[in-house]
Amino acid sequence: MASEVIEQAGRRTVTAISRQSLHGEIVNRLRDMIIEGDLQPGQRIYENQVGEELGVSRTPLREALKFLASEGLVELVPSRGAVVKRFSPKDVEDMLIVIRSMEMLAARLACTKASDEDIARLRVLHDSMVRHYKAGERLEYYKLNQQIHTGIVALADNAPLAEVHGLLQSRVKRIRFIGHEGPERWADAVAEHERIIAALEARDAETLARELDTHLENGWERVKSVV
Amino acid sequence: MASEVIEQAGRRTVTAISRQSLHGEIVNRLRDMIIEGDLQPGQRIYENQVGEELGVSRTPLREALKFLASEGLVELVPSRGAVVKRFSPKDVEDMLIVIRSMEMLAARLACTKASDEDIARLRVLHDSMVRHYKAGERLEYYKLNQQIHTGIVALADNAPLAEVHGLLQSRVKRIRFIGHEGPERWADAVAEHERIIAALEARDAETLARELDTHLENGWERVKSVV
DNA sequence: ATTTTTTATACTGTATACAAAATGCTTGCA
DNA sequence: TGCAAGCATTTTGTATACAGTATAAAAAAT
Repeated sequence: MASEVIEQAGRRTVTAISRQSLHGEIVNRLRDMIIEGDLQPGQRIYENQVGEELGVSRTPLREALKFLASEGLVELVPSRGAVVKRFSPKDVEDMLIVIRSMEMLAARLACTKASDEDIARLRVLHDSMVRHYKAGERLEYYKLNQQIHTGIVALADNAPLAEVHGLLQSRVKRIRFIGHEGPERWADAVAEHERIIAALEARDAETLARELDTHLENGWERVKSVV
Repeated sequence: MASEVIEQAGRRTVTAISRQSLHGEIVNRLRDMIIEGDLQPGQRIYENQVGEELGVSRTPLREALKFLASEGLVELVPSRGAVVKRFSPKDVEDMLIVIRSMEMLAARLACTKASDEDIARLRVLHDSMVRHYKAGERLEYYKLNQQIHTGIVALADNAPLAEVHGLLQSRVKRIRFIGHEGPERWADAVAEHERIIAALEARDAETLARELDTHLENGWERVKSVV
């Protein structure tokens, strides 16, 4: 399970063994470029140009674009190709509502399905996150924060849930990435996380769900202001 | 809003105006073929063969397959092409859990967001469904049933929610389609629907969520036995 | 000066062609 | 008869070429 958490967190596939298809690689490359802002919302993706940049021909690139279109990261305009999808503030807020609901569901499921070892591994991540918080290392904190949330979802042992959660997460990730760590309530967030992990260890589903609810509600207040 | 409900229900795009791209058409064709069982789970999709059947070349077909792969309806095995994805009983149960959770969320949102006219339109669908029930017309009943559930989600006015709900719905649709209307509690289901509509009309979010919860819980018992 | 029409350019959509990989079959041998 | 190795066939993966369409710019007319 541990490896699964990690794999879920760092999206891009490790090229070590991966005999992955070319379009698969391109999908990962483009997704990262979009999330990290190399390709900005509303920007048109010229197949020749981008293909040349990546050193691939148009065919696999187009296949990758179809894949990303289904993921909702790019939009396909007939006869005008692909543009990076732009999300309205309402879109983002709607996504966050759904994400929150899904994490709450995952939390409830995790309370009955997760093994003690699984929970212990999450505790390790949490403690590590707290260390980075105290050291003031924002990027590391941010990454572990993400991993913990994704980890809770993974503990629910529900593949479709993890999938759609990851889908929406990748969309808002771009937003969070841009405005990541604004005028924050950092200490509060850490305290909330502590209560979340505690509730999970106690396998107290209702408390856990409630804590996650308020945590996520609080958490995105600053994000909304950025969008 | 009414047209949106309808559009959501009948998935395939109307070809009347649609200047849709070819791969878009193919996506819809293939999706229908998979849902309706023309292409069976585990079946391999030979690009030449299927392309010839549909009268298109491999390029747009391949693009369509990438799209469907992202939707989770087909699986892409490197160097061995596409196969129709097979779902385990656990997969299906997991999906149903998520669908249930999302419909409950949608119901709560709908109570505050839906206009009286929206709800009235749903009531019309419901009454129509009851008529078909009394007439013993199963297929019509089944379709309206689907439309009502999708309609509730549409009332939540949350595009990402509707999207992921539709995504999972299309996956289990195939299962429901195969075993559609088994050893049923048909009368019970209709009664539950009546209470659901009533709660929505009263804008009683908690009652509505609870009714949906039990309705969906009951509803899939027979489905599980088929899988 | 403004608007309209024409024309050129660039990009997308689709088909075809070629290369690499995998599968299946035949043939040879024990 | 059973098994293995090599060859043929099929199928996928990628690139390129061609056709259609939209956009932009330039020229002509009002």
